[in-house]
Amino acid sequence: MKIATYNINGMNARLPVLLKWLGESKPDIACLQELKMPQENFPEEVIKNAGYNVVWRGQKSWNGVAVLSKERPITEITRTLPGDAEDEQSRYLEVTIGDLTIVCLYLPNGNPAPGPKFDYKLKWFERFNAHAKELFSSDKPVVLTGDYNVIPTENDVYKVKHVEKDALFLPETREAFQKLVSQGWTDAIRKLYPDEKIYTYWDFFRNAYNRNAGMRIDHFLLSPLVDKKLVAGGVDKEVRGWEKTSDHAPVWIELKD
DNA sequence: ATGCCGTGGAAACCACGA
Repeated sequence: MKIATYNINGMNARLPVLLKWLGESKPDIACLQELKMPQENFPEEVIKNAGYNVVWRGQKSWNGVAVLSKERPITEITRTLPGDAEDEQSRYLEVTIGDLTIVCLYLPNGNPAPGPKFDYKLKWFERFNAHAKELFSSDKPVVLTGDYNVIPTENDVYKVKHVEKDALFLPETREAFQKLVSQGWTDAIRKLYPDEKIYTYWDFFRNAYNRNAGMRIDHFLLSPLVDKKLVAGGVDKEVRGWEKTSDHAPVWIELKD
């Protein structure tokens, strides 16, 4: 079974690229972020005609997450991250597909830091870590995937100097991610490629993609029951080179049945 | 070294992304 995550940066603008990628990569499950679309505008029929069941949580202009599943039905567990009833941003979807729990997340960017946006990021992270701990304790097969907006280590960015003061790399951010992983989750891509420079995002400007000036910020964290089924994974890097593409590339893992 | 580009929404500019 192939599971993918892809920050599409706007459903309206990305629909042709999304459909082309789904047709070529054929993930069984795809988690999308940054729909940037109101709930009612989602192209449900188009996605269904492409062969996918879908659950989504939209929001006007910003954020927005979706889970797509080929054939197997999706059961929605929740569309809000527990811990703050005031938080109205669409950044979280938790579903089950078969016996597998899938969490699709779009963690706040947090820039500029310091400031209220960075505070929101760290608070969101704390809430997420608390909930992830509960999920981990369930001893079920769980996948936490999406755009974490976290550069975990110096090996996950093309040049440390350029992100030293960035909310994606500040010590508080990396510590929060490390705390999360320390609950027992496996960083799937890093496990498969222990030392390689693996990127999932490249800026639109400064010719970043062609210079391979990227960073690894989209992640798969696996509970032990999923980790033991992990057989492959990677980044569909060529998608980042397509016309009218997102600034992220899709990331995927393959689990044995 | 820098939102230099891309997107959406409102309104022909601004917010936001990482």
